[in-house]
Amino acid sequence: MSKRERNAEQSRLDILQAAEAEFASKGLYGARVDEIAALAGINKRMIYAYFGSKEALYMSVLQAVYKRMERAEAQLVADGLGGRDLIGAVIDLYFDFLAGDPQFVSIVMWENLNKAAYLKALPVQDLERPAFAYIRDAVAAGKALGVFRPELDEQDVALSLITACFANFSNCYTLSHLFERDLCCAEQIEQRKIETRAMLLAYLCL
Amino acid sequence: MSKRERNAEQSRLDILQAAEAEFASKGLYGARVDEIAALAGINKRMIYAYFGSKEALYMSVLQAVYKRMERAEAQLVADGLGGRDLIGAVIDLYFDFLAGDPQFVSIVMWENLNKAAYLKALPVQDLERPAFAYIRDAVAAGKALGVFRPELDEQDVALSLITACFANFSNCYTLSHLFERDLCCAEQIEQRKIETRAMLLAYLCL
Amino acid sequence: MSKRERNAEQSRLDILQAAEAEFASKGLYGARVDEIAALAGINKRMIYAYFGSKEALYMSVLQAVYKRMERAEAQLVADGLGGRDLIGAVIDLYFDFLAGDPQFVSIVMWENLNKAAYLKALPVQDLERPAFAYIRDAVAAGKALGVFRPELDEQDVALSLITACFANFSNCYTLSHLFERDLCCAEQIEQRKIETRAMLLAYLCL
Amino acid sequence: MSKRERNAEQSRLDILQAAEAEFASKGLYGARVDEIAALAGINKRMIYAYFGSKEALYMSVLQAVYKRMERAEAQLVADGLGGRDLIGAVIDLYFDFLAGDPQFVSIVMWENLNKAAYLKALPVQDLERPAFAYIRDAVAAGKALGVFRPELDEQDVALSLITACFANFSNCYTLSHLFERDLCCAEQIEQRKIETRAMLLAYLCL
DNA sequence: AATGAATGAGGTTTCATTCAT
DNA sequence: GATGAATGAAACCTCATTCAT
Repeated sequence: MSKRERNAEQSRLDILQAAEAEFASKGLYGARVDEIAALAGINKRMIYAYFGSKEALYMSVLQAVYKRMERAEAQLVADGLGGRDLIGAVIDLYFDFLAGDPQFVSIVMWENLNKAAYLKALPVQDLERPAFAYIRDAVAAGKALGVFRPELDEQDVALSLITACFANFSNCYTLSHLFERDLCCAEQIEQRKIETRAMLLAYLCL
Repeated sequence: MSKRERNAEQSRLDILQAAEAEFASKGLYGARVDEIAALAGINKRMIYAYFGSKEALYMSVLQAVYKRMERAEAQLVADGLGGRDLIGAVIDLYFDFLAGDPQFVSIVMWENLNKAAYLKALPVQDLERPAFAYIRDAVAAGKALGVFRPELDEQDVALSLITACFANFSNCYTLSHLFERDLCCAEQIEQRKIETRAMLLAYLCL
Repeated sequence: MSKRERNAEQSRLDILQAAEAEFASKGLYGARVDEIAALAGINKRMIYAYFGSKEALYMSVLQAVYKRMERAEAQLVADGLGGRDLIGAVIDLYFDFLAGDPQFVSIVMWENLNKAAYLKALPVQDLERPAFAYIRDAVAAGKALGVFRPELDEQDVALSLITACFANFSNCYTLSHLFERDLCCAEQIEQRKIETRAMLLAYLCL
Repeated sequence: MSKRERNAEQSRLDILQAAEAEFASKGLYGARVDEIAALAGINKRMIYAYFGSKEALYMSVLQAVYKRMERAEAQLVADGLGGRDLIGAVIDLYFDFLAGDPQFVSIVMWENLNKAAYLKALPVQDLERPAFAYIRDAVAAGKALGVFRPELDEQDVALSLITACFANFSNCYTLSHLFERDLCCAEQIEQRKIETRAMLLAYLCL
């Protein structure tokens, strides 16, 4: 192969990107270092120079992937919504984010299958999930305003919301087969978003 | 190793059981045939004699795992419930089944990461999911009785129900870390069951 | 599988026949004991009961195969020919035998690739090749009669004769490819027989 | 093992050479990749890096082996002989080549036992056998000059020549045993060469 | 910084052979 | 005599990682 430009930063990014694709589709065990190097168009040796090991590279990918979710959630702040609107916005955000970033979904699943072992090893400040705080605030505000049911627990709501969104993406392949219908396509996802919003609001509101 | 009893049926079952544990925790790629043989207390060669290959063994496990879900769902028939009660019973069933069978959860997740490639290759008659039909009937009956909202689509309801249950188990490790709290323990699961039942019924009922 | 008739002699023969086919097509290393058992329609264990080991079975096959050649050559005695006629008859015999018994050809080739190691280990009385003696006598007689060239050495003639016949069968596959023409078919073999007879007699006769 | 020189070309050649020896003596099935690696003094992994698989390595060996024959035959061109002299030269060439290259003989035999399956898969331009053309020309020229018998078919002659030479080498082990005499030694080969030349010319000439 | 060659441990699979019935 | 289950050694091949340039 012809020589690469000497550009450490670009090389690092190329490796990360290739690794994310490989880890998302095959997991930590199934991913091949050779494949990542080939995908990145880089010499395999560089992966070790930059990241040290396959596991360390996986952790860098994990961090980058959660960072994207964090950045998406950060937009909620800017919008300045509250109550029903914020809840609706969070659902839209999650559906749109997960639909647009299937590698996030895959890697979170791998990580759950690993019992979150690598996530736990990440430095903690790298994992802020601002939406959690916003959801809690929104529920508290909704209850204060008499819009939401007063007996709601904020954390329960956050969990209901996240889980109700996530499984639509994480399980779409097996469910598509069992329902004999493509549940991964854009129209179905849109339909699921509408239903999920209705379900969550029915659950929250008086 | 000491000699094994000569019992083909038992050997087959031992292999299947060991393989399920290994596949559930490490996936198809991560699982090691040597490890499965050791776990089953059997000579590795027998795995090939009985199942042909690691992939074929994985498919047998997949089938056995879904069979358990099928058998669990079959109990709904016996109960003869309808409307709200049936929906509540389905949620209880799913929570209890998933809580009691974490290997089912893991293997379904691996299979989704495989884009259901092996599930699709299974003979179709081996995958009846009777609950789907019961959910549909229950929704139709509830609508006819004026208990459920008339605009509900039966399949949407089934999907909402399944996804709302499943992600509580599939994602409990990463969520536990992010929420800094153990969400996989029995009490939390019980709490999630209650909330999920409330959410679903709020969504379904007039 | 249903139980076999209890018939030791028949079982032995079935095994020998299956083994010969397997060894002829794949050689000692390539042949599989399982395959031989399946071909013979017999339990693998019987091969060990009757023959002791794969190598011993191969030697039994080797012996059986050379026995066929011996029996074919024995017919020359009965015919009572001499001189030119005997030489012609030997060539016909070899061509017809080799054409009709490709497994003999293959096994002799495997054995040469083994540097005749197993042949050497066979008990010597099992390998009479009467034709050699007849060829020698025929050459001596032909010389005495003034039909054959007097300087001929009997053993040279025997070797010329055997080699000139054999390679037409042993090498027909590679030669067919290199000559871009099927040299293994009956017509070609017949043509080679005619040419070989002409060549040998041109060489022998004054 | 001590570290090897970093020299890809040399490593490739070492592997090829070791593989040829191993394949010649044991065939494709009997040859062991570990043995080849040990013989080549190289890490087994490199065999797969350079050749991809045992079968592919065998094909490379096959090609290299036939290349040697091709190069030997190419010398005939340079000599510029014709008629009887060319035929004599071809016989000498074949005897000398086959005597000096027993691995060629073995590998051609293995390949015949494979029914030339791998030879057929080789790219066709890698298998020029110039001697065939020269033999044909020599026969035609000899007939035109009235030295050779006019009814001769060029291809028949080429086949008679090749087969008459080859079997002296391919079958020397079994024949040595049956004739109770070492037919593989240099003197015997020389004697066979003389006889074969005499036989071929007796057959060709008026 | 970047490369291609090289390595050793370990992966799945296959095989001849033996045991228990 | 006949069977099917069981075994351990070894086969081919792959992988993450390191070395020399």
